[in-house]
Amino acid sequence: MPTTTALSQAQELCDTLTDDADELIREIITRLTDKWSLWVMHVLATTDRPMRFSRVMEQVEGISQKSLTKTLRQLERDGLVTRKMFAEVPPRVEYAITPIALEMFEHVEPLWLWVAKSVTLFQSAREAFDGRGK
Amino acid sequence: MPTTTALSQAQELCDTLTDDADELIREIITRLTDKWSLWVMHVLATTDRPMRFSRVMEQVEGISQKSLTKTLRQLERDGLVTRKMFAEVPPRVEYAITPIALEMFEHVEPLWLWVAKSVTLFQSAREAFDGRGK
DNA sequence: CAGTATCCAGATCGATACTG
DNA sequence: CAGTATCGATCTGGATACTG
Repeated sequence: MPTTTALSQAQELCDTLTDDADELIREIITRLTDKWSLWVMHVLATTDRPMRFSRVMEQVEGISQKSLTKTLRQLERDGLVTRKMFAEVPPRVEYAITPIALEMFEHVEPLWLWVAKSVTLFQSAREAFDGRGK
Repeated sequence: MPTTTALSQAQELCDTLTDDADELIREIITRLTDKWSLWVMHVLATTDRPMRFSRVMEQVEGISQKSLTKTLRQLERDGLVTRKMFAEVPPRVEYAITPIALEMFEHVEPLWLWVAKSVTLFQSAREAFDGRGK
């Protein structure tokens, strides 16, 4: 196959990866589409300073405590946010975005922007399909 | 807020979107991370000619008939693959990738490549986290 | 061949209640 | 304040059997 398409690059890199790495890549990419991760990161990124659990919860409208905890743990585990606990009463915990997360954002945005720009195309595709009586 | 970060572009575009469009964008992006969609598209893209249902099923190792049907229907609905039925016995149905899907790939790949290149970073983040006894 | 129909297991996520 | 524990509804996807 000629190496003219964007597919070929991925193809080559893909072959060098272990199964573990492959699964981790999937999980990282999945963070971009599960219900809250991107929103939580966005809040932390735009605020751009450490935020308490309850502040994040206010900004991410509709999230439950349980889901916020889980989301933050996942993001922390993957190095996308940091968690700092203070030995105070009442307890204070601060979350912050990491450089690697910001770098990831730089690569997510072009894709997201393209989809957003192309949204009318997708809308008419759906109308055509649904209109065919499926 | 200054418009110096990549975040600001998305911010502006986001404000112009209807809720419907917003949801559709989410769904399109979600296709990138559900279990089979990207793999199915990849098979159709690299083969680069119409493929029968059973050929796709062979190439996408481990997928069930039900999941393949569902995946193809979703992709068809969003205009990412085409479906052509032939009035023959036994029935023949051919699927093909669309230009818009190929265009989407061009925007997905940079992100995917970045994650793949950064995978060792994510791996050590996890080791550090898991090693802390969480 | 290319599905559809049915059943089922596991994961996700919200609501609620409780705790150091 | 920042969680954990528990329950239940919903969704996803696999296995299997059946059909035009």
